[in-house]
Amino acid sequence: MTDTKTRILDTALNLFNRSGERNVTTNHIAEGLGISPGNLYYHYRNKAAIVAALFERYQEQIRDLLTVPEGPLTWQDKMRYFEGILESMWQARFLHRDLAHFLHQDAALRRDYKLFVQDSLERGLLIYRSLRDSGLIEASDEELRGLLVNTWVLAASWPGFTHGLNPDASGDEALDRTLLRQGIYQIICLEAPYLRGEALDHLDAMKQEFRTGDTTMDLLFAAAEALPARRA
Amino acid sequence: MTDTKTRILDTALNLFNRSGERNVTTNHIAEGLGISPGNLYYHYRNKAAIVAALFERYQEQIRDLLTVPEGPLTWQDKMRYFEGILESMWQARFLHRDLAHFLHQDAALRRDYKLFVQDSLERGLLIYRSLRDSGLIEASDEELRGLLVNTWVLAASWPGFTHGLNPDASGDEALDRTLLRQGIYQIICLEAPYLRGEALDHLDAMKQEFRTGDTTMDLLFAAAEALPARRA
DNA sequence: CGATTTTTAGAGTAATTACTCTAGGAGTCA
DNA sequence: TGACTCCTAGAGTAATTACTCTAAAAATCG
Repeated sequence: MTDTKTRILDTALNLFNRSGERNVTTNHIAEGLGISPGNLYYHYRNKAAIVAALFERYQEQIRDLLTVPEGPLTWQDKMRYFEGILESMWQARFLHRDLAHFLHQDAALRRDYKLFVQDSLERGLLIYRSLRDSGLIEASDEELRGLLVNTWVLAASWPGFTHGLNPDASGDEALDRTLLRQGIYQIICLEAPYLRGEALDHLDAMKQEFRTGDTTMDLLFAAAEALPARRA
Repeated sequence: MTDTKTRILDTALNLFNRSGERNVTTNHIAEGLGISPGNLYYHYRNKAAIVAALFERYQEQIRDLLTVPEGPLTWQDKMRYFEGILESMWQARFLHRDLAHFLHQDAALRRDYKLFVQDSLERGLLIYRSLRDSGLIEASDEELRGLLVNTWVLAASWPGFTHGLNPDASGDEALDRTLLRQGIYQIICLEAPYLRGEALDHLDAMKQEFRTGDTTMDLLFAAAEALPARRA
């Protein structure tokens, strides 16, 4: 059995993601893993400390993901970046959901977060440049910066966006995966115009792989498409 | 003097945007416009009703904005859409900030919101198609759908994203405008690859107009760019 | 084993806050 | 003027919830 301290984090993360940090009390967390509230406060001095620890964990994951390897990058590398980042952001989706509030409350977190975003975008730029050097992408530095910011914001917001439309989905692992894959599809759309070479050759296949026909997109555009169809 | 009911909404909106709905009590709102808590509850039966009313207002704004006019669209029309939508979303930024929570709490709101997003994207698609008919954009329907969803998510998330990085900005009207303009710049980046004809001719000018040199972007990439520069 | 430290339990508290209730002012219409 | 409705005040309440405190169990170590 892992130690209580990390078990608290795991339970809290699950509950936060499912119900939102605001709706999860410290008593819920304690109850959730069968310990007393007092015990919980022995390990974390307050609720904010739990959030901060989860934030730390998340930051490390992203940082690790965004390291640039030595040699030239392949289009498979690129896909791995997307999947990894969106996956991490998905796992910590409660964070982005209530990020504004956390930053509002905690000055230290605010500073850390700013540095974190800066660092991440910096690393992202290096990766994109490396992809450009490999001939997989064609874009000016300015275009890369714009693309990068959009990718970041999209990835960070996607969990919240889909969860808003499918609020009952949480807990349904299968549907969760589907929505996540749809997010990767949207990121692919984002950079599709800049792809070249092998990356371009595989674009259609990648789109195919990550577009999930029967969920978000169809759901979103159901009204628009269904009406003319029914008329026929 | 406008009636109390709308003054409550205006005050609540301001406070919500500045501090987040979670941190604004009904007493704060009452105090904010110099009425008693009892009076506030005479006009709105609870806090959620205030949020719902603000949501209603916001929905109407967006719906009005996203109507497709008769004739062919110009690239100026397109810019007006962007500015209008981002402006509306900016004004109601507290909504998107805490959207997940509101949807979690209120089933009716959940249903309304889903329909609202569907309707908005449907309207957006019609607009994009109209722009394509005018020869200002070249893209398949599938590409348009992907672009549209990305635009929507970006516009909805941008206020929260920038506010997270500049939490002290709220209230500073000038900085607010700057961040908002930067959001429009990001949206321009999003669709830049699909522009044709006149829209393409004006792309650089538009980028120039909305890129604000000394804030977000530079801030975000300061670390990446400044280091090599200093070394020289 | 005995001593000391770490971990746990769980009852309890203080503060916050959404909301209620009663009573009174202010307009309106006969 | 009087009756009636709309609007407002503000003290008060009930419920929630983050957090505390004491004491006991469990682990560690000499």
